[in-house]
Amino acid sequence: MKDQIRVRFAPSPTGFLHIGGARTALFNWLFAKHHDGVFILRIEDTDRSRSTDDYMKSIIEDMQWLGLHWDEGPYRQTDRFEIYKEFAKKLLKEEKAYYCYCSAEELETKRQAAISSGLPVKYDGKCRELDIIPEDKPAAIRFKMPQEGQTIVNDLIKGKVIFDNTQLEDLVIVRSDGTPTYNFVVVVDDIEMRISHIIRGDDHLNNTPKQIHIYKAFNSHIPEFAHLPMILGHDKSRLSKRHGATSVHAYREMGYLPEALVNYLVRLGWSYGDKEIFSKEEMIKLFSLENIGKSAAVFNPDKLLWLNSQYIMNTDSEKLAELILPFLIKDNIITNKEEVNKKWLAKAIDLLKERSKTLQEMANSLKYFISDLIEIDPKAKDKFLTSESIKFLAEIKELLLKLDDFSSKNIEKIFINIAQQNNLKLGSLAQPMRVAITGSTASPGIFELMETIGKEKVIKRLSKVIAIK
RNA sequence: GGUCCCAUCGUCUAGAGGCCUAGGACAUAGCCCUCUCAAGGCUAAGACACGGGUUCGAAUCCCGUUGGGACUACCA
Repeated sequence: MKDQIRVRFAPSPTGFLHIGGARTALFNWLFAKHHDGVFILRIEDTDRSRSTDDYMKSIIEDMQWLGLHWDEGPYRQTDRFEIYKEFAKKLLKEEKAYYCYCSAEELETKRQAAISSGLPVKYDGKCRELDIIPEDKPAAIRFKMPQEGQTIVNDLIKGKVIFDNTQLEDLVIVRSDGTPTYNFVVVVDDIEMRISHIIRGDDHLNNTPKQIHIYKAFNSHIPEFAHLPMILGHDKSRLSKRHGATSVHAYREMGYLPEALVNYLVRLGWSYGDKEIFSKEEMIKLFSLENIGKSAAVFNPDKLLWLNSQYIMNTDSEKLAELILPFLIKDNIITNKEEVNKKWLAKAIDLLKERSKTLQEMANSLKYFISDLIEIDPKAKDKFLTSESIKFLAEIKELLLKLDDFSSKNIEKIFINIAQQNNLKLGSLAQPMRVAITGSTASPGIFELMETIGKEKVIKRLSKVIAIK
């Protein structure tokens, strides 16, 4: 029987869940699901000065929002310091690691000297074979890297990558304050958690040979590696805040659906022929590491926006009605969830979902369905609310008042009749009406819109416009 | 600087030596549909970074150049 697939996503809680991190999480999740494996969430918070509980909570929340549910964890590295201590002790005992008494200043001076003379920047191994141990000096623990030979990484995405061991330096595994460092704890945790495949960003490719030697020092089985290409900003530099919104959280707030974001992310670096839209089930079924490209991808917000509009169009209006509520409340269109009838809201959303690219945009349009405070765009008013058109609006209003069945069909009949009687195009009646009841020149079809907004509100808004003149 | 990775339309990508006159998607432009805005349909424009090999034949294999990126911490 094949060994079970066990993968992990290991974010550090020093910020919101990043787009790049979300994709790494997604690929791990897909790989686990595809192989009936286990997906583990591990919080890498060994940098205590930069990690916060709030960020940890937000990352967990965003993972759940994306639907990337983990089977184990979340583990926190700060809960596991005793384990790391044991592992470090073992290394010390076997002389695979040693105490280093060099001070930060000393190290920094040497580094600067190396840089200015164009030499490779690397720890010189001063404390490796120390005869006299300095007293009362804080000591870090360094790992003894081999200084000859090569280390080969057979990466599942990048292929065979060869590193010269002369490039490797004796890295610090435990700081002088006793806390362990990244390259050490990842390995310990991946050993302890029996991780079979490490799928992570290719910014870690250079760390891999170092980590392989730590595995070897523990005589541990070395997992498979798969290094994902990076996600870049429009200028091809590493995606960061200055490229605009880069956190999952931000997209959530802007009214993106998690399914759309996940779909966008899966196509960044991965593809399946010409297919663009994937349900979660399809992704799981179709996903494989072999179809991941090697080159970095530029993040394209336009395509994400398009996908979001596609997902909005194809989501049930009842479900959208549920999702839109927080936006309506946030924008003071309603004050609580009970204020608006869900059935009616879904009907309004039926008209809006083909023309809204985000939930936020939809909420903006919903304003003229719900609120009685219609702000009329001055330009639209000048163009369409002329004394001539208002005369017709008044005429239509009278006919509408007599309508018992305020249906789009009946409303349309009224418009067509008046247009014919006056030899007008439908547009010359529809546009003024649109401006009168929505305040703008763009909206869903006017008849359906009027039906949905309802007789009472329509008459009220019409009267107001007619009264201005 | 050193080490490593990468290179097809503006962007995401298809392409595993002949199916390539290089396909799809987003964005862009035009047309159709139409009460506006969308949606939808049709069409257009748009790429194998460059130079050498290998081969009867190369976007695909090899080498070099150039360009981009990552790492180079007692950050992760």
